[in-house]
Amino acid sequence: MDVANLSGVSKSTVSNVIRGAGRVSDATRRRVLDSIEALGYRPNALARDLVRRRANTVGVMVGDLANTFYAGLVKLLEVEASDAAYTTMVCNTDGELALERARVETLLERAVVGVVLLQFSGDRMVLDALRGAQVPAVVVSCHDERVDCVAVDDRAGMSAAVEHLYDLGHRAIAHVSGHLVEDSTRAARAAGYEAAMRKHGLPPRLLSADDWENGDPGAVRRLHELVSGNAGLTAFAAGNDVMAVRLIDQLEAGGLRVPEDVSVIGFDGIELGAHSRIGLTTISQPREELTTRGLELLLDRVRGGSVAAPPRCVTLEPRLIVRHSTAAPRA
Amino acid sequence: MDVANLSGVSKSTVSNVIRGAGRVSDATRRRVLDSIEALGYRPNALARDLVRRRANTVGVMVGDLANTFYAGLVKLLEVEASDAAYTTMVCNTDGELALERARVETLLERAVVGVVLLQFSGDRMVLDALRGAQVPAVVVSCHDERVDCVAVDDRAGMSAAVEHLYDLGHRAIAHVSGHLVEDSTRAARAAGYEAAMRKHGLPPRLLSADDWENGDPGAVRRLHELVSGNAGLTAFAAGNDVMAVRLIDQLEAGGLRVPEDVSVIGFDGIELGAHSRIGLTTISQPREELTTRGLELLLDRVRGGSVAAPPRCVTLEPRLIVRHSTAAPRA
DNA sequence: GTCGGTTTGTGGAAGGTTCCAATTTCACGG
DNA sequence: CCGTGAAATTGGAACCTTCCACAAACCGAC
Repeated sequence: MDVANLSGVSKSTVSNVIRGAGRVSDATRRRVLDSIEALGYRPNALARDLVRRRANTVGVMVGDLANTFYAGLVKLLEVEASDAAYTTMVCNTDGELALERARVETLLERAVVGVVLLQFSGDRMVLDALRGAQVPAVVVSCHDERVDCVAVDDRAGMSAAVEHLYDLGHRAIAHVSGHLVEDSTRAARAAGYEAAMRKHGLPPRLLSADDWENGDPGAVRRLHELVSGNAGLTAFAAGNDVMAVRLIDQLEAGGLRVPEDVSVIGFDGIELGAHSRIGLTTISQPREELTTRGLELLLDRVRGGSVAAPPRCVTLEPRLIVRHSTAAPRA
Repeated sequence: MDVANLSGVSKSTVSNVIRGAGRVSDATRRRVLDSIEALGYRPNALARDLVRRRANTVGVMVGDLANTFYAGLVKLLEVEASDAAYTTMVCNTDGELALERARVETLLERAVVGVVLLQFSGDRMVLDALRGAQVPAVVVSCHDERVDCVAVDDRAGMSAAVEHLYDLGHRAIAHVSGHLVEDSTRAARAAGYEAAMRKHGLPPRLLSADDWENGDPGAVRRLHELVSGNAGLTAFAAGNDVMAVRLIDQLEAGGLRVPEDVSVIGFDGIELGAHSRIGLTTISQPREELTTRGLELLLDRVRGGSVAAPPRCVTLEPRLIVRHSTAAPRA
């Protein structure tokens, strides 16, 4: 080590100075610091991590980083993690199981201290790999009893969405979900929808957004027929805001008006939903709390080394925000 | 190494099998593979990277990951990088110089092979650090003659935006920029705006979006007065789509209609702009080409080791997309 | 001076790979 | 059988830290 030579001390002392550990006299410290400066020396994190057998990195797996809700979460995670002196490794899985597994392997090879799972598929192999490597994980914004998780009560949230529509007078309400990312959130929301519908003795109707989002004109036509045809749908409870916003686009492109002809409610509370042109009624999730608590749970285990302790789940309350994409159905 | 013992070979052979390098007989290979499987062995990337003196990671620095345009770029980069067998380390700088410098240091300590700079401030120290460490960098979606870069011609793009407004009949056109992230893009767009205004002998008028975006009611009032008062502004050329969309929100919240009372044009071409409710006229950037070419330039240097070769700049053509946020001014 | 005790500094093993030169094994022609 | 060259395998140094037990230096007090 050149720094050691230049300042005439051993590499151990240099290490002590850099780590701020051990006792080093002020004179020596300054000398070493000067040499570091003069040589433009930069510590090698790879070597440090190798001997420590863990990188100061937390992995973040996300289904679709282009979904603004998750991009927001990732940003918060990155910022909060680096406040806690961890770097972040972001992996996009595109909702594909194979990719998810592969990426977790990559993260594990890189010896991350922990992994945040966003839009987690719930795959057992992923969880097993993590557990096997003694790497703690936290699922954020999905529920999963097998690991730490912090999420909104998706089921209740979606039920509340349906109740909101019901209260407005809607009876023919469809649920719209996509299949790009199949996480537990998706299922929970669908379940919340079905439960609420059943409670009121209404027939559930599940639609897939993929049909029309791929720009298939036939699908778009079918969508419109659901509203103007016999089905007589008067409201849609979308699985998330991004889908809701696109749905409004599709509906209006076909001449239907929201909320005059048909109501749409979303889920997540993306910023854009508040735009006056959109005015999306939605079930909003507390983003910052989600990430803060999530990272808290994760780092707790990282520091305590208590990987094996039973999972703790934090459930947050989603909040109905009524804007102007929902209204009473036409008489 | 346990795998070596179990399969009765040396660790070198195990290494050869894993790397797919050197010549290994089929029988041995199978034996080693079986042991790996049986032991659930996972190679240690830290050790590998240490001896190779480089991690198979590309760093990505972004000013604001919550800006959907950049989130989209980051996603594309992540996907393309991992197709090329690189992992990605994403750093959010919040447009703060100190953070930018600190993060570049972090990336360098982790021995990334290269860095993609999104919304780069242009800071000399960052560039010097990179060069000093022999780590290639590419600036994407900003121009910078000191490094490889691929970007749209922001200046020309913004001039085209002004021309579009001018052709519609607008004369009192303001440019709106934010200050959260001060990259070269921001300056180039402002310059393009000013050049176009000057060309037509019109007085430039520069506004900062920060004023009203912070929810300062006074600022919002002043914004409205610019339109309805003496200034008589009839159009805004926003520095980017996100600002444009928010601007529309602010204007309409105050009772002005877009485009009837005032026109707004954006820049970037975010997906949302295409929404029928928004219909943002904009100067669109080819996102995928930006990232693909950018990564190409970067990996080219990584593989060739030609860090010192003169910088190459790729300039792409932005494209005017006319939707319905711009129209002729009221007579 | 010498002796404890504290503070400061050090030597070297360990961490898990890669990579290369060197060695062993193998197959085959003579 | 031997010799030969190619193919397969191996040993060990190197990568750059951390960390710990230990050594040295220093400081009063006796």
